[in-house]
Amino acid sequence: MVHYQVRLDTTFAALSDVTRRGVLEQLGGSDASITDLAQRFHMTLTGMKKHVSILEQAGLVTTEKVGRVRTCKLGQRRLEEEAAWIEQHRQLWSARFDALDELVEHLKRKEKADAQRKRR
Amino acid sequence: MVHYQVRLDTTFAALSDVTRRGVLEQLGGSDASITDLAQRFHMTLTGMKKHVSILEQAGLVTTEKVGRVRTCKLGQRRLEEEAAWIEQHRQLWSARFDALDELVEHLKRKEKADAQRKRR
DNA sequence: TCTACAGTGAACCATATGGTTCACTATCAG
DNA sequence: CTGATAGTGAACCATATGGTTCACTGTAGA
Repeated sequence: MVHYQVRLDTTFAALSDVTRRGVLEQLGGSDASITDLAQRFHMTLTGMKKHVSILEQAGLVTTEKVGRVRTCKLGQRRLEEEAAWIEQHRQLWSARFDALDELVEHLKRKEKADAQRKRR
Repeated sequence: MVHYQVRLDTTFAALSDVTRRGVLEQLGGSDASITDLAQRFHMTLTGMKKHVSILEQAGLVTTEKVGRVRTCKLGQRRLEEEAAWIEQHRQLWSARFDALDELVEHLKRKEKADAQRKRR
């Protein structure tokens, strides 16, 4: 899938900002308005609105405006794809490093054997 | 930790580019030179060098130059922190949505009961 | 030694990002 | 109706990003 890659792009990009990760943590505790978030992160309303839009774009947050206040909550996307990507690569990493470990172990054993052979 | 946040910043930023994720997958298969990678991703040497530097900066890749060729391999960092962050928030997500599910279930039951009461 | 090759660094470019201010709309409370 | 409040959008700004070209260094091979 092509879109899959675009999705990872936008999500990881969304997560690469401290403020936005902070907003997610905040929303994990309770829903909040733009004003709430703007205050908590010492930022203008406009600035926070942008961050929220980016999170919304990435599907990590959903918002609903009732009256004049827009309430933000955690979105439906639960980072499955991202977790999957990272997990997959952690396994790759591990596999490669395990192979390296084995090689090292093998060399150690060989070295030991050689040393013993030499001693005889 | 303050540095912890900076680290997440740089790692997620590193992962937010298709090319760089591609390089990681590539290196998961086998080590490669800058030239190899540049060719595979249709890019100039200079361009690829930049990507590799970013990945190296994030600790996801290590490189060693022997002779005139610089060989790139997967780095020591295995995305533990990032996986942890995501997992933590997936749990948060889940907790909140589970609570929502329960609420919905509760309302459903209540509705059903009300309907029955009315029918009598 | 001569030539080709791998990488590097500086300069440059277009576009994206993270933030602001300012002017505006819409809603709430009295 | 009026004033304060919440959000929005356009314009602007500085800096970062992803890429290029070009000139350069260092190494490998014939």
